[in-house]
Amino acid sequence: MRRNTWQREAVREALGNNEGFVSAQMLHSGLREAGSSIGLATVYRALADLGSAGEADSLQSDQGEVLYRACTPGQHHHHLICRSCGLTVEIEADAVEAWAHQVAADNGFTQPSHVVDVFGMCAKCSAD
Amino acid sequence: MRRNTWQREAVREALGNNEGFVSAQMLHSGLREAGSSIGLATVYRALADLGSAGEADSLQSDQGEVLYRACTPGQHHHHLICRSCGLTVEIEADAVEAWAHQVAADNGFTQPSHVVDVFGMCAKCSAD
DNA sequence: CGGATGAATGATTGTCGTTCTCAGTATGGC
DNA sequence: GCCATACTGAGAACGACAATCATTCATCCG
Repeated sequence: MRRNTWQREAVREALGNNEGFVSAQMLHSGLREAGSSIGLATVYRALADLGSAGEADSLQSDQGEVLYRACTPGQHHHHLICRSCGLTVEIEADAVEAWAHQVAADNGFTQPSHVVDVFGMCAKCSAD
Repeated sequence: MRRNTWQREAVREALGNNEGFVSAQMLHSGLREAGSSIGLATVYRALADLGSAGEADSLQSDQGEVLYRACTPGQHHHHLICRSCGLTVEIEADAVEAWAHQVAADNGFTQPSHVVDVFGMCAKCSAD
């Protein structure tokens, strides 16, 4: 039986308030500074749940830590991410989807999935 | 001054003998079982060197560990990877390169880079 | 060749992100 | 309200990787 706890809701809300990808630890310390007594393990659990429920996207940073971001559920999309500030734009890529399927099929691969993310410096960070 | 040691060569060779992506730890235990006395730290250092020299590609597994694979140096390419056995095919994707640059430019992003990898089940593993 | 030099090695320790443990808490059904 | 039990949270454990540092040995140079 799935229960509704204020902790889960707090994580969901904190994630939604964020423009870009954030780490579990950043979310946790943010919530703590806001006066919450939420535990780190709970943040990890909530994020994993949100991820598997399709309510959050995740990716791994260069340093190997997992970053999360709220996303529009049920819709497949990719991301354009600022290396400097983390600003993220959701992008559609039907052409890339088709290409990935084609490449997989051409090489005899089935059940294709793909990882497609574009990194760069956003307009604001480029100006600095 | 860069030195040539048998350890570095052993890592390079072990990497070349492998069809797919392998972790530093897998390489290390494989070399150890083959009778080498190479240290784990040295394997990590050698792999990092090969990576920055463009002689090896790396990617992060779902579990967060970094996997390495020998590649044709100096050529930008992506990978089609079997989720089951790790078999890897290098793929070219000029169209995707162009698309990534276009998407970045459309959103005001500069210095674009991208992560594009396709996962699936290879023909052999699909048959099992 | 042979000694000097300092880059490379490797056993160990440290770091850091994440997961696990387990006793205590509090949610939802009754 | 009461109970079963899913959830929580502090801390320990874990795993991948980086750093440390005494030792080793490639390379240089006479």
